[in-house]
Amino acid sequence: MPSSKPPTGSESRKSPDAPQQPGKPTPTDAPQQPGKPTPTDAPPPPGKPTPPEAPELIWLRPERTGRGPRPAHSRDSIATAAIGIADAEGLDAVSMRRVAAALGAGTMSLYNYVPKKEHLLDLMLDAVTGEYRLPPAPSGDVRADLADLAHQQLGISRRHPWLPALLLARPSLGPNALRYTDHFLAVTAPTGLGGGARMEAMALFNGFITQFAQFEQTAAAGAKWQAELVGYLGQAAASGEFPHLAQAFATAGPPADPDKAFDRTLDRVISAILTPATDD
Amino acid sequence: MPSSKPPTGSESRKSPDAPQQPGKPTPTDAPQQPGKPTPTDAPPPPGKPTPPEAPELIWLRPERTGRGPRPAHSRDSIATAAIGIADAEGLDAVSMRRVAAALGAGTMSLYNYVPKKEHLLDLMLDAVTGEYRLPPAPSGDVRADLADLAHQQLGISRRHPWLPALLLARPSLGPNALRYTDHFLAVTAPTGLGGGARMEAMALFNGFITQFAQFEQTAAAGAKWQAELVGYLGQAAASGEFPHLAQAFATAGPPADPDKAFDRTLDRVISAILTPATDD
DNA sequence: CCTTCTCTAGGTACAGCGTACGTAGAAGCG
DNA sequence: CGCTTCTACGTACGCTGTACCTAGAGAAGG
Repeated sequence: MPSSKPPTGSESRKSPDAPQQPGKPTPTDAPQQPGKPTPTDAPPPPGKPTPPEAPELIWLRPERTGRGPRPAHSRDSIATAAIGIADAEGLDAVSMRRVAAALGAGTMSLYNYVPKKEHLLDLMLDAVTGEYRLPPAPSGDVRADLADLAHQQLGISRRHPWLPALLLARPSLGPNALRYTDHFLAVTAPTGLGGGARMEAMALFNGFITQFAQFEQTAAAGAKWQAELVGYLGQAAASGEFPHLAQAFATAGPPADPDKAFDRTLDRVISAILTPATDD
Repeated sequence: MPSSKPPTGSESRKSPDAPQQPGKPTPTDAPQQPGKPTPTDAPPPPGKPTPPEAPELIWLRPERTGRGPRPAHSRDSIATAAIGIADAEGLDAVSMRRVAAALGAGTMSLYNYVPKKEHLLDLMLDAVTGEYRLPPAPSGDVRADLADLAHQQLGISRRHPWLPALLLARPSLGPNALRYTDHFLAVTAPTGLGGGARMEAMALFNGFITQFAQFEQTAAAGAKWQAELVGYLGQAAASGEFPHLAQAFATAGPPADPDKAFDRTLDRVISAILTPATDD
């Protein structure tokens, strides 16, 4: 569920040290030593006992280094535990202590797997992104394929109410997100848009869906809040200070079916994506 | 600047006093856009005392009740202090203690003005929303008016880097947001769309801009992170597992000017809004 | 085999957070 | 003048993320 654009603006420059994982790559990336296309790293000084700085991106850290006792937990099981807590009690209930306890581990042991809490959230994000059922190849009907993706995302977001908030807070780029991205690019290949444009389209597409789901969640969260809101808006409308708001209120029909509203706007978004660029 | 959702660093939703949300299995019930969902409660008529339960919405609480000693601070000064801290040191630096200290007040005194920290954030949100320069009436050129609003929002978001995260975290509906909403409705009146449809359009419009600004912020936040990301993506592309991603990478030109990218997608969004409904 | 070194598990501790609660006094209303 | 209601503020509690430390498990090198 990546909500990112290609990196814009400032380009990468010096990186004092970007330690390359010495042995096995993570199970999700290919057994491959970066030959030429990685401009980001300096060669690790040979013979140095410990690389002083680990990568910030958790996906660049190997899950297992092969030395010492074997870990009692896996990234998968950790993510599953955290997701269970979040599903049941909300994102706020996901604390390091809580997750560690759910795993039957000491609090600080968790830090052997997850250097910061942020990374725990990354694991959760990528785990649920794995819930997509991606067809092996695009069907040929771009609109249908996109609508399917959208409905899957909405479904996942409803299953995990904490998801939208997390997606909006930080870009996710785990292995499953890469898989999703690749599929999206495949689906939109027939549009004739370039790679960068399709990445932007993906950001727009996912952003809309995520925000819709997020709004659903906040609306569902508090009945009292909602009731007060209606009163407040009505009061504002009645004040005469906001004539167009008042008129929109008066014009508004019965509360629309959220699914209908979703499909309606989704249609607009897909159209916006499929429209050939005005200038590129 | 109404839009929808948790803060970076330590984000959250769900409050302790409302531990009841749709459990885990069926959170599918979902209301929708500010229409008219549940008439549970009415706005307090003027003159009604509020001893038993204060409204959750801070805008429904009177700033001053006229009794007792006069407050030493105003909502405005509090919001200004908090915004100053957030601008200088980020949203995480905005704590009740910190804001109170900036005001020269005791920590707990702040709670006389702001019943919960959430409400402090509401005050901040509405204060910056007041930075819009709204013309007295639409110009008649819908596209131009919308583009102006979009660029103003982008400018405000760049001035206050914490804004997008907050905007995405919670809907804001303070007085300034109402003013903005009314203006947006006025601008889009010539489209012939109904009130509800224009509200949806506003959500889409603001959502896109907010997410764009948010992405800019996260990208600008960490150079190291960005460098690692490029390396990671390149590695993924080179792995052969993500052919379309690799191809998009190969096709991608130089990093695009963010302003250009913004205008390009904004154009698409505006077109999506202005397109008459396909079916309704 | 033993040694050595790296890794893991876990405990303790700290600074900071939001905020419940209680007390003291100021200011408007009768 | 009370009476009531408000403001100001200190103390304290439970919680957070996580820095740092101690043991001990187990593979690698001799």
